[in-house]
Amino acid sequence: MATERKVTSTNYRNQSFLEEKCSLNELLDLVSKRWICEVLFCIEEGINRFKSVKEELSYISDTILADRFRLLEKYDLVSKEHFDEIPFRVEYTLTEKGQELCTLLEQICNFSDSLPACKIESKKKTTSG
Amino acid sequence: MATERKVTSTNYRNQSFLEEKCSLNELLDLVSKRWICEVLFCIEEGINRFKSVKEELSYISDTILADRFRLLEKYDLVSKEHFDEIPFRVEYTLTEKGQELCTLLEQICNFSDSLPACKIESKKKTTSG
DNA sequence: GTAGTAACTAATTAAATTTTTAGTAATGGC
DNA sequence: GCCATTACTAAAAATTTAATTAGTTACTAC
Repeated sequence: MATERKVTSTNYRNQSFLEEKCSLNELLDLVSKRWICEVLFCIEEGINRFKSVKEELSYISDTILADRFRLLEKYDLVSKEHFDEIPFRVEYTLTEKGQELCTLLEQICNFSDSLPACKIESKKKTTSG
Repeated sequence: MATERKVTSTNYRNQSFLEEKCSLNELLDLVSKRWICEVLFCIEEGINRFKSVKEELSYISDTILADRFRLLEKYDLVSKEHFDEIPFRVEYTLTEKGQELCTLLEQICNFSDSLPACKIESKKKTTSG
Protein backbone atom coordinates (compact mmCIF):
# COMPACT_ATOMS: atom_id res chain seq x y z
CA MET A 1 0.00 0.00 0.00
CA ALA A 2 3.06 2.16 0.27
CA THR A 3 3.09 3.42 -3.31
CA GLU A 4 2.13 7.08 -3.40
CA ARG A 5 -0.14 8.54 -6.03
CA LYS A 6 1.46 10.63 -8.70
CA VAL A 7 -0.05 14.04 -8.12
CA THR A 8 1.13 15.35 -11.47
CA SER A 9 -0.77 12.80 -13.56
CA THR A 10 -3.96 13.50 -15.46
CA ASN A 11 -5.26 10.41 -13.74
CA TYR A 12 -4.92 12.21 -10.41
CA ARG A 13 -6.25 15.50 -11.80
CA ASN A 14 -9.37 13.77 -13.08
CA GLN A 15 -10.12 12.08 -9.77
CA SER A 16 -9.62 15.42 -7.99
CA PHE A 17 -11.89 17.13 -10.49
CA LEU A 18 -14.63 14.62 -9.74
CA GLU A 19 -14.18 14.81 -5.98
CA GLU A 20 -14.38 18.58 -6.06
CA LYS A 21 -17.46 18.43 -8.25
CA CYS A 22 -19.23 16.15 -5.80
CA SER A 23 -18.24 14.48 -2.54
CA LEU A 24 -20.16 11.41 -3.69
CA ASN A 25 -17.18 10.61 -5.86
CA GLU A 26 -14.88 10.57 -2.87
CA LEU A 27 -17.17 8.32 -0.88
CA LEU A 28 -17.65 5.98 -3.82
CA ASP A 29 -13.91 5.76 -4.25
CA LEU A 30 -13.78 4.59 -0.65
CA VAL A 31 -16.66 2.13 -0.53
CA SER A 32 -15.74 0.54 -3.82
CA LYS A 33 -12.34 -0.52 -2.60
CA ARG A 34 -12.23 -4.27 -2.55
CA TRP A 35 -13.48 -5.91 0.67
CA ILE A 36 -14.32 -2.64 2.38
CA CYS A 37 -18.10 -3.05 2.45
CA GLU A 38 -17.82 -6.59 3.67
CA VAL A 39 -15.46 -5.48 6.44
CA LEU A 40 -18.02 -2.83 7.40
CA PHE A 41 -20.82 -5.41 7.44
CA CYS A 42 -18.71 -7.77 9.54
CA ILE A 43 -18.25 -5.06 12.14
CA GLU A 44 -21.97 -4.32 12.03
CA GLU A 45 -22.64 -7.98 12.81
CA GLY A 46 -20.21 -7.97 15.72
CA ILE A 47 -17.35 -9.69 13.91
CA ASN A 48 -15.10 -6.94 15.07
CA ARG A 49 -11.54 -8.17 15.58
CA PHE A 50 -8.72 -8.42 13.07
CA LYS A 51 -8.60 -12.17 13.27
CA SER A 52 -12.33 -12.85 13.18
CA VAL A 53 -12.89 -10.63 10.16
CA LYS A 54 -9.96 -12.32 8.45
CA GLU A 55 -11.54 -15.72 9.11
CA GLU A 56 -14.96 -14.57 7.92
CA LEU A 57 -13.64 -13.15 4.64
CA SER A 58 -11.81 -16.22 3.40
CA TYR A 59 -9.33 -14.75 0.96
CA ILE A 60 -8.57 -11.32 2.37
CA SER A 61 -4.91 -10.62 3.12
CA ASP A 62 -3.43 -9.01 6.23
CA THR A 63 -2.16 -6.07 4.21
CA ILE A 64 -5.54 -5.23 2.74
CA LEU A 65 -7.47 -5.85 5.93
CA ALA A 66 -5.20 -3.53 7.91
CA ASP A 67 -5.52 -0.93 5.20
CA ARG A 68 -9.33 -1.18 5.17
CA PHE A 69 -9.58 -0.82 8.95
CA ARG A 70 -7.33 2.21 8.70
CA LEU A 71 -9.44 3.81 5.96
CA LEU A 72 -12.70 3.15 7.79
CA GLU A 73 -11.23 4.75 10.87
CA LYS A 74 -9.89 7.71 8.92
CA TYR A 75 -13.36 8.43 7.56
CA ASP A 76 -14.86 8.09 11.06
CA LEU A 77 -16.99 5.18 10.02
CA VAL A 78 -15.54 2.85 12.62
CA SER A 79 -13.73 3.44 15.89
CA LYS A 80 -10.90 1.35 17.22
CA GLU A 81 -10.48 0.31 20.81
CA HIS A 82 -7.36 -1.23 22.26
CA PHE A 83 -7.96 -3.29 25.41
CA ASP A 84 -4.89 -3.54 27.62
CA GLU A 85 -5.72 -6.99 28.85
CA ILE A 86 -3.35 -9.90 28.79
CA PRO A 87 -3.34 -10.92 26.06
CA PHE A 88 -4.43 -7.55 24.66
CA ARG A 89 -7.15 -7.31 22.05
CA VAL A 90 -8.35 -4.71 19.58
CA GLU A 91 -11.99 -4.19 18.71
CA TYR A 92 -13.65 -2.14 16.00
CA THR A 93 -17.15 -0.74 16.29
CA LEU A 94 -19.34 1.29 13.96
CA THR A 95 -19.71 4.97 14.63
CA GLU A 96 -23.07 6.65 14.11
CA LYS A 97 -21.97 7.62 10.59
CA GLY A 98 -20.81 4.08 9.95
CA GLN A 99 -24.19 2.72 10.94
CA GLU A 100 -25.85 5.29 8.70
CA LEU A 101 -23.70 4.22 5.78
CA CYS A 102 -24.54 0.56 6.37
CA THR A 103 -28.22 1.40 6.14
CA LEU A 104 -27.69 3.23 2.86
CA LEU A 105 -25.60 0.40 1.46
CA GLU A 106 -28.29 -2.09 2.38
CA GLN A 107 -30.75 -0.07 0.32
CA ILE A 108 -28.40 -0.17 -2.63
CA CYS A 109 -27.99 -3.87 -2.05
CA ASN A 110 -31.72 -4.39 -2.39
CA PHE A 111 -31.68 -2.33 -5.54
CA SER A 112 -28.84 -4.33 -7.06
CA ASP A 113 -30.69 -7.56 -6.30
CA SER A 114 -33.54 -6.20 -8.39
CA LEU A 115 -31.29 -5.49 -11.38
CA PRO A 116 -31.50 -8.17 -14.07
CA ALA A 117 -27.84 -7.67 -14.98
CA CYS A 118 -26.77 -8.51 -11.43
CA LYS A 119 -29.08 -11.50 -11.27
CA ILE A 120 -26.68 -13.79 -13.10
CA GLU A 121 -24.57 -14.05 -9.99
CA SER A 122 -27.50 -14.09 -7.58
CA LYS A 123 -28.84 -17.23 -9.22
CA LYS A 124 -25.71 -19.09 -8.23
CA LYS A 125 -26.38 -18.29 -4.59
CA THR A 126 -29.63 -20.25 -4.53
CA THR A 127 -27.77 -23.53 -4.96
CA SER A 128 -25.66 -23.07 -1.85
CA GLY A 129 -28.39 -21.57 0.28
CA MET B 1 -10.32 -1.04 -22.71
CA ALA B 2 -9.45 -4.06 -24.76
CA THR B 3 -7.41 -5.90 -22.15
CA GLU B 4 -9.29 -8.89 -20.82
CA ARG B 5 -9.34 -9.89 -17.17
CA LYS B 6 -7.17 -12.79 -16.16
CA VAL B 7 -9.68 -15.32 -14.92
CA THR B 8 -7.03 -17.47 -13.28
CA SER B 9 -5.75 -14.75 -10.94
CA THR B 10 -6.55 -14.52 -7.24
CA ASN B 11 -7.49 -10.95 -8.03
CA TYR B 12 -10.31 -12.24 -10.22
CA ARG B 13 -11.27 -14.96 -7.77
CA ASN B 14 -11.61 -12.44 -4.96
CA GLN B 15 -13.84 -10.12 -6.95
CA SER B 16 -15.99 -13.09 -7.95
CA PHE B 17 -16.15 -14.24 -4.33
CA LEU B 18 -17.44 -10.81 -3.32
CA GLU B 19 -19.95 -10.56 -6.15
CA GLU B 20 -21.35 -13.97 -5.33
CA LYS B 21 -21.56 -13.07 -1.66
CA CYS B 22 -23.57 -9.96 -2.43
CA SER B 23 -24.70 -8.26 -5.64
CA LEU B 24 -23.94 -4.93 -3.99
CA ASN B 25 -20.32 -5.60 -4.78
CA GLU B 26 -21.07 -5.91 -8.47
CA LEU B 27 -23.06 -2.70 -8.53
CA LEU B 28 -20.39 -0.85 -6.57
CA ASP B 29 -17.79 -2.05 -9.01
CA LEU B 30 -19.87 -0.44 -11.73
CA VAL B 31 -20.79 2.87 -10.13
CA SER B 32 -17.31 3.47 -8.82
CA LYS B 33 -15.78 3.43 -12.27
CA ARG B 34 -14.41 6.86 -12.97
CA TRP B 35 -16.88 9.33 -14.51
CA ILE B 36 -19.78 6.90 -14.55
CA CYS B 37 -21.93 8.64 -11.94
CA GLU B 38 -21.38 12.00 -13.55
CA VAL B 39 -22.37 10.57 -16.93
CA LEU B 40 -25.52 9.19 -15.32
CA PHE B 41 -26.31 12.57 -13.74
CA CYS B 42 -25.73 14.33 -17.07
CA ILE B 43 -28.28 12.08 -18.72
CA GLU B 44 -30.69 12.70 -15.85
CA GLU B 45 -30.36 16.43 -16.48
CA GLY B 46 -30.99 16.03 -20.20
CA ILE B 47 -27.38 16.30 -21.30
CA ASN B 48 -27.83 13.15 -23.28
CA ARG B 49 -25.64 13.09 -26.37
CA PHE B 50 -22.06 11.92 -26.73
CA LYS B 51 -20.79 15.38 -27.55
CA SER B 52 -22.73 17.31 -24.93
CA VAL B 53 -21.67 14.99 -22.12
CA LYS B 54 -18.10 15.24 -23.35
CA GLU B 55 -18.31 19.03 -23.19
CA GLU B 56 -19.91 18.99 -19.75
CA LEU B 57 -17.27 16.70 -18.23
CA SER B 58 -14.19 18.69 -19.20
CA TYR B 59 -11.46 16.06 -19.07
CA ILE B 60 -13.26 12.85 -20.04
CA SER B 61 -11.85 11.04 -23.07
CA ASP B 62 -13.79 9.52 -25.97
CA THR B 63 -12.61 6.05 -25.04
CA ILE B 64 -13.90 6.25 -21.50
CA LEU B 65 -17.13 8.00 -22.38
CA ALA B 66 -18.00 5.37 -24.98
CA ASP B 67 -17.17 2.65 -22.48
CA ARG B 68 -19.36 4.24 -19.79
CA PHE B 69 -22.34 4.58 -22.11
CA ARG B 70 -21.88 0.95 -23.07
CA LEU B 71 -21.73 -0.19 -19.45
CA LEU B 72 -24.77 1.84 -18.44
CA GLU B 73 -26.67 0.34 -21.33
CA LYS B 74 -25.51 -3.17 -20.50
CA TYR B 75 -26.88 -2.82 -16.97
CA ASP B 76 -30.15 -1.42 -18.32
CA LEU B 77 -29.65 1.87 -16.55
CA VAL B 78 -29.83 3.92 -19.72
CA SER B 79 -31.29 3.24 -23.14
CA LYS B 80 -29.83 4.37 -26.41
CA GLU B 81 -31.79 5.76 -29.30
CA HIS B 82 -30.40 6.30 -32.77
CA PHE B 83 -32.27 8.90 -34.80
CA ASP B 84 -31.92 8.38 -38.54
CA GLU B 85 -32.11 12.05 -39.32
CA ILE B 86 -29.64 13.94 -41.42
CA PRO B 87 -27.29 14.44 -39.76
CA PHE B 88 -28.07 11.47 -37.49
CA ARG B 89 -27.93 11.78 -33.74
CA VAL B 90 -27.82 9.41 -30.79
CA GLU B 91 -29.58 10.09 -27.51
CA TYR B 92 -29.37 8.38 -24.18
CA THR B 93 -32.16 8.38 -21.62
CA LEU B 94 -32.50 6.91 -18.14
CA THR B 95 -34.51 3.77 -17.76
CA GLU B 96 -36.74 3.33 -14.72
CA LYS B 97 -33.90 1.48 -12.99
CA GLY B 98 -31.49 4.22 -13.94
CA GLN B 99 -33.74 6.83 -12.38
CA GLU B 100 -34.05 4.70 -9.27
CA LEU B 101 -30.28 4.45 -9.01
CA CYS B 102 -29.90 8.22 -9.40
CA THR B 103 -32.24 8.72 -6.47
CA LEU B 104 -30.22 6.32 -4.33
CA LEU B 105 -26.95 7.97 -5.33
CA GLU B 106 -28.35 11.36 -4.42
CA GLN B 107 -29.06 10.04 -0.93
CA ILE B 108 -25.49 8.83 -0.65
CA CYS B 109 -24.34 12.18 -1.92
CA ASN B 110 -26.17 13.93 0.89
CA PHE B 111 -24.60 11.52 3.33
CA SER B 112 -21.10 12.12 2.01
CA ASP B 113 -21.62 15.86 2.30
CA SER B 114 -22.31 15.29 5.99
CA LEU B 115 -19.07 13.35 6.53
CA PRO B 116 -16.30 15.47 8.05
CA ALA B 117 -13.63 13.57 6.14
CA CYS B 118 -15.24 14.51 2.82
CA LYS B 119 -15.68 18.11 3.90
CA ILE B 120 -12.11 19.06 3.09
CA GLU B 121 -12.96 19.07 -0.60
CA SER B 122 -16.42 20.53 -0.13
CA LYS B 123 -14.94 23.64 1.47
CA LYS B 124 -13.08 24.39 -1.73
CA LYS B 125 -16.37 24.50 -3.61
CA THR B 126 -17.66 27.45 -1.57
CA THR B 127 -15.03 29.76 -3.05
CA SER B 128 -16.16 29.19 -6.62
CA GLY B 129 -19.86 29.20 -5.90
C1' DG C 1 15.16 -19.73 24.53
C1' DT C 2 12.18 -21.63 20.97
C1' DA C 3 7.50 -21.78 19.22
C1' DG C 4 3.12 -19.63 18.91
C1' DT C 5 -0.51 -15.96 18.73
C1' DA C 6 -2.76 -11.22 17.57
C1' DA C 7 -2.39 -7.31 15.17
C1' DC C 8 -0.15 -5.26 12.46
C1' DT C 9 3.81 -2.90 8.49
C1' DA C 10 7.16 -2.58 4.38
C1' DA C 11 8.62 -3.83 0.01
C1' DT C 12 7.83 -6.16 -4.12
C1' DT C 13 5.15 -8.17 -7.83
C1' DA C 14 0.92 -8.91 -10.41
C1' DA C 15 -3.18 -7.29 -12.28
C1' DA C 16 -6.55 -3.93 -13.30
C1' DT C 17 -8.10 0.60 -14.79
C1' DT C 18 -7.42 4.96 -17.03
C1' DT C 19 -5.36 7.84 -20.37
C1' DT C 20 -3.21 8.69 -24.84
C1' DT C 21 -2.81 8.34 -29.62
C1' DA C 22 -4.55 7.24 -33.77
C1' DG C 23 -8.09 5.83 -36.61
C1' DT C 24 -13.09 4.45 -38.46
C1' DA C 25 -18.00 5.24 -40.99
C1' DA C 26 -21.42 8.17 -42.62
C1' DT C 27 -22.65 12.56 -44.00
C1' DG C 28 -22.32 17.67 -45.66
C1' DG C 29 -19.94 21.81 -47.50
C1' DC C 30 -16.76 23.78 -50.69
C1' DG D 1 -11.41 15.20 -53.77
C1' DC D 2 -10.42 17.38 -49.17
C1' DC D 3 -11.77 19.02 -44.72
C1' DA D 4 -15.09 18.97 -40.92
C1' DT D 5 -18.43 16.75 -37.84
C1' DT D 6 -20.61 13.04 -34.62
C1' DA D 7 -20.19 8.97 -32.49
C1' DC D 8 -17.61 5.89 -31.93
C1' DT D 9 -13.21 1.67 -31.71
C1' DA D 10 -8.32 -0.47 -31.23
C1' DA D 11 -3.87 -0.66 -29.37
C1' DA D 12 -0.44 0.90 -26.33
C1' DA D 13 1.45 3.45 -22.40
C1' DA D 14 0.84 5.32 -17.82
C1' DT D 15 -1.01 4.95 -13.41
C1' DT D 16 -3.32 2.87 -9.64
C1' DT D 17 -4.85 -0.96 -6.89
C1' DA D 18 -4.51 -5.54 -5.02
C1' DA D 19 -1.92 -9.61 -3.74
C1' DT D 20 2.38 -11.86 -2.13
C1' DT D 21 6.20 -12.45 0.77
C1' DA D 22 8.59 -11.52 4.65
C1' DG D 23 8.98 -9.29 8.67
C1' DT D 24 7.73 -6.67 13.54
C1' DT D 25 6.14 -6.12 18.64
C1' DA D 26 4.41 -7.77 22.79
C1' DC D 27 3.03 -11.33 25.11
C1' DT D 28 2.20 -16.70 26.77
C1' DA D 29 3.31 -21.62 26.96
C1' DC D 30 6.60 -25.11 27.19
